Amino acid sequence: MAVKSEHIPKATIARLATYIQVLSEFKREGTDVVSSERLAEACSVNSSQIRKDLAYFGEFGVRGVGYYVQELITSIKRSLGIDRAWNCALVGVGNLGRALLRHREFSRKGFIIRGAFDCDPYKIGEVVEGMEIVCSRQLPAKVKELGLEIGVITTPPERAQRAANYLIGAGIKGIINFAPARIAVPKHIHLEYVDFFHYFYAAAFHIRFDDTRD
Amino acid sequence: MAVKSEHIPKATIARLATYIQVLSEFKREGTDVVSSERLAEACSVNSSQIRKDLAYFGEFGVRGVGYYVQELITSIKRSLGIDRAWNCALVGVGNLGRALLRHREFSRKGFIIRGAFDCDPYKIGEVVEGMEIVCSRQLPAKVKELGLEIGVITTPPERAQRAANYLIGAGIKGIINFAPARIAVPKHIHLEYVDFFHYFYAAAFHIRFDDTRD
DNA sequence: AAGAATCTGTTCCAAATTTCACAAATTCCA
DNA sequence: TGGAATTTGTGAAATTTGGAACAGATTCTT
Repeated sequence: MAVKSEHIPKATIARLATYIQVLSEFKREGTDVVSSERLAEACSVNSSQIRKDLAYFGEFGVRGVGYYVQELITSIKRSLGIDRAWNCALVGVGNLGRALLRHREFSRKGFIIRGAFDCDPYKIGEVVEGMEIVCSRQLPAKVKELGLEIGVITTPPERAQRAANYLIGAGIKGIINFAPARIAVPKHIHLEYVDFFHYFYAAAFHIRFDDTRD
Repeated sequence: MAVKSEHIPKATIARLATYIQVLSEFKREGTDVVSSERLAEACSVNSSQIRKDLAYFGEFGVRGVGYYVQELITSIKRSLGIDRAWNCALVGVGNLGRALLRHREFSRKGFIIRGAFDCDPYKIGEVVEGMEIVCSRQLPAKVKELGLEIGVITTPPERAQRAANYLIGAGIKGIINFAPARIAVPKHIHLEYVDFFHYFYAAAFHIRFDDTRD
């Protein structure tokens, strides 16, 4: 599935994820066809926003009818590149790492954590959720052996850069960094920062702002 | 701390959180003063972006000098409203809920989970991380008693709306929804959705995109 | 079968956001 | 002390994003 346009806004990608979520709900409820208007309402966005977001990737609707729910889900998934499984490496098996390893939703959504790595000798060899923790030095071998493409960093902040270096050296294509630290990567590596405190900060700011106003 | 401007972009709030993170790193390294240029580089943004983001809230720098690191951290925290503690209620003590309850970083960052709620009779009374799980029906009483302001939803998706209703009825001011479901709230309630699969989708999309190009 | 009704895809315009560029303020150094 | 070197804060330009409006395609109705 090719994209029609050169650059696609980050915000569009984020919304597509929301559309999938809501469309899946529609599907469960037994709705077969949905208009951009109805989908827009459920997603709290403008309906032309939806049509425009989809237009980046192709024409998925039928004029006068709307979008076939299942078909649209499939199209969006293909557009995002999540119509197949992605093999992931998790580096740093602390509290957060363990929580992610236990989180069943990952494999359900097609992100399969196939390797758990740590450089702590006390952790190496331990089995978490049926997966043996392996020394980070084995990353190059394992990345090749298992076809790992996405690296997930869940180390303490001070070890995030080293984890990234291991992953990059091992030939990973993208990194999702849960550690609260900025890291440097070559520009051909796709990097995403995950920090849910951002959401708490935003909430605090807006609530506080409400208070200030009156 | 009053804001100088009416509306502040969501993206600015997100970046301020990043600035704090990087500034804290500078502080640990012993750097006392930093220029917008240097901070910008560490955050991978434009330096006037930083100056403009800060200008929404006030004048924190010294011309010809830069910003005093500690002072700027304090100013940003005050601007965001995180210069004080926020009492939180967590609803839904499943895998994710337990992981968050165990996550020490919350109280370190000033978001203190003071109540854990669930409507499963088997869970009620259980103690997690020193906190007793309480029936969701007790939310109104507990919100008043403990001064809870932010609700954190970590239920399965089908119970997210009910959790939200309980929280809203109990007088909470903001909701952070970790459940993969859209929820409806009155507009005076601030609502944030957290879904880290968004980041995985974005990574998948960009990696796949790279592949497509050559 | 033709006209009304519906709903997408897209163009055009407005609003918001980012970046540039420079005046104003401060420090450094001779 | 005065002029060079910095570096912020900000107005204006450039870019990006979002929304309104409408032509084009499809279905419904009589």
